Amino acid sequence: MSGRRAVTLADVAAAAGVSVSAVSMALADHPRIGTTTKLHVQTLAEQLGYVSNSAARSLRSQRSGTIALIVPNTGQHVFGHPYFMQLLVGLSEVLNLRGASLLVSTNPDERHGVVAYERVLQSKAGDGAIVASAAVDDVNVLRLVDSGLPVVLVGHYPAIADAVSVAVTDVEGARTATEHLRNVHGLTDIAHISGPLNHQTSIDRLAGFRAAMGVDAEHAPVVAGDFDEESGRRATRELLESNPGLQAIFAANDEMAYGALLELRGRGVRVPEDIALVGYDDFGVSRLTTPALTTVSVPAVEVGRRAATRLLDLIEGIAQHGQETLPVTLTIRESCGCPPST
Amino acid sequence: MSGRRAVTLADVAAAAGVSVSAVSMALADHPRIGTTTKLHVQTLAEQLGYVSNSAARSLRSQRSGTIALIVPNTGQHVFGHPYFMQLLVGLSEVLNLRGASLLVSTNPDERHGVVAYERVLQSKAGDGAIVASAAVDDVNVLRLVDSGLPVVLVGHYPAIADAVSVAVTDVEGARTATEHLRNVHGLTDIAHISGPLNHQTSIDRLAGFRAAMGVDAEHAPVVAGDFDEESGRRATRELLESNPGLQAIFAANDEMAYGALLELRGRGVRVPEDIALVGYDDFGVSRLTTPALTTVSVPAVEVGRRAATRLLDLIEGIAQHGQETLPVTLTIRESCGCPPST
DNA sequence: CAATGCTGCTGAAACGTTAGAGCAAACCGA
DNA sequence: TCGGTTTGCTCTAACGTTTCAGCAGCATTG
Repeated sequence: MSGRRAVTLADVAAAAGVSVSAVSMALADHPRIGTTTKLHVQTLAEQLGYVSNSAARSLRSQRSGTIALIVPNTGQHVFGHPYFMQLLVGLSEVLNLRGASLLVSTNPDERHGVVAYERVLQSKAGDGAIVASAAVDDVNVLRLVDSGLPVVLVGHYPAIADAVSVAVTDVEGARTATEHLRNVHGLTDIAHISGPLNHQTSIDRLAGFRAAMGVDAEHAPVVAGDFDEESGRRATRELLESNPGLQAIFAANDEMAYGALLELRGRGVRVPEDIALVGYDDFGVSRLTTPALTTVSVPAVEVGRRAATRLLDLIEGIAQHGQETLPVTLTIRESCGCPPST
Repeated sequence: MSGRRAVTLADVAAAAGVSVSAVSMALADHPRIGTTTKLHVQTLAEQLGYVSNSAARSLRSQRSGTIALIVPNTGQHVFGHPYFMQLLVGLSEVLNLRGASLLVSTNPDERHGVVAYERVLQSKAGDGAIVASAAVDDVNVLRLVDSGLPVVLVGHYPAIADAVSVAVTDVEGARTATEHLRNVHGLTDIAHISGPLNHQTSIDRLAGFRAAMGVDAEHAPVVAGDFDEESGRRATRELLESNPGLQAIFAANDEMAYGALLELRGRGVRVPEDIALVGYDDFGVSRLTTPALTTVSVPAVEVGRRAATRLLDLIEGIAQHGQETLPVTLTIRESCGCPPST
């Protein structure tokens, strides 16, 4: 078996005693090929183990059948986040269903002034791209969208308002979470640990927090982290030192909330009795901490599904209109001060 | 900018006033092209934004520059596991470094008797493949290896002993973990929640457990789960009901350990005072549970790196010899009964 | 039975690239 | 001045596929 040359259309054609084009058309179920020949060719192709060469097919048809998932950040930073896994689950589900492949492109390496992921599209290795978690000021994203190639953005980019994007209601989610702390638990001194503020998600969650804080917003302490656990820990240290009366912390994602939890626990501060804590994302393990983390559940799998669906539709020429926003929901557990649910 | 036709070698050639082949050779830095022409062509190509068409290049060079990551299980099942993400981090790191792309193939859909991921290689969409987490009895894996195409397996497959693979010392890891419970904490009634026993990882971890249990191995209760949290919960219920004297549970991965923790907590059983708990994998959040989970740390990122490296070497014709095994380490936290580290 | 229309195939061209053979011009030592 | 080498490019073919015009042969029509 080993080392055998791949079987091509020509091989099948020779075996069937017809022309190469006849074989191609027979396999494509072309109406102008006789039923007998068609059947004969098809069984023969299967017997010989014919598989069409994807490079040749792409070259001829100007279509690769592949879409690129573009992750501008460096591998470690983004794959590490569970958010990404969920996105992948949703993406691959739809792509499998519709017979497309997934090319993962993480390399931000710039060459000849063109970032790697722009090259992916220009080289026609992918028919379109899904861009995950780029900074709002990433000029390459803007260029990619402007290039007219099929692109779907995950998250909103106000600077590219007309781009096709799929996001979640981050402002509302953050507001709801903060309001829960204020209205249900009657807390007033609430701090926010935000994500990196060049990401729209961070901006929106901060905006939601501020909206909920109303007139107190200008005094409410905000420290920026970078979505990593360690930064949550650092931010918490900072907050505790400069805000003695602090009653609650709302972190822009769960990992930073874990960091906060660890830091608070390390200092003997009880959660939620002394300080209440709320996170954001709800990927997997927020249930398992003690206390279980109250957080905002983000439907990342569904975001992935929608992004893939819209991109494939776009590629097929079905026009897509602007932004799509999926709702998030507040998931109440114990870290906010609510009683444990059975 | 939108809708512009892609610029090809011919365009650059026309602009430079030389032949297409001259342009091709100039861009490839061929020695037989004059320095002046070379420079001229290169600047011109950059100006025009030339990017070589990957389909044409693949077709001509019989090389796609892409490797496939094959995940026989269905998307949800496998992407969900953090193990997979770590693997991806390691893979993409090496691939980026060496200028290769990553094609993710999850669809196990069988068509014409050839599974989708075998088609990926036969269609030359990928130059080689990394197979992650297939069942030991998956005949397709065997066929893939037998086909002579470059394949690296993640994990060992005793049935295909001569295949190139990268795995971890699961038997030793499980034995060390179990011995810790026995020797350090003096526990005797220890149960194991195994993974699905058609996966070598599960088999090895069970073997390690049995080895550590010595003569008690035959009485030691073992319940098989499927690596999911819920199955850990179910297994724990089962174990508690039929083993009143149970002192410890060793779960074959962390997620099942979480399930065990949840179940024990729900029943008011204290961990580790009443029942000690040890997991396996150590991906991310085991630190955050209460008590923090004692577990076996698996260097999954490094496994990814090694697998990618070996596959690329294999593709370049550098022979690879059999199995490579990376060491795991026991990470002691609190759930086994050890005191919390500061 | 000539004109027309199907049916079922073949042949050629094209997709964009690369590699090797070929060929002129320049250069060299003798 | 001449064989021979070197330099710098062009030409051609090939990778495997798809598509479309073309063309027989046969059936249908008036």
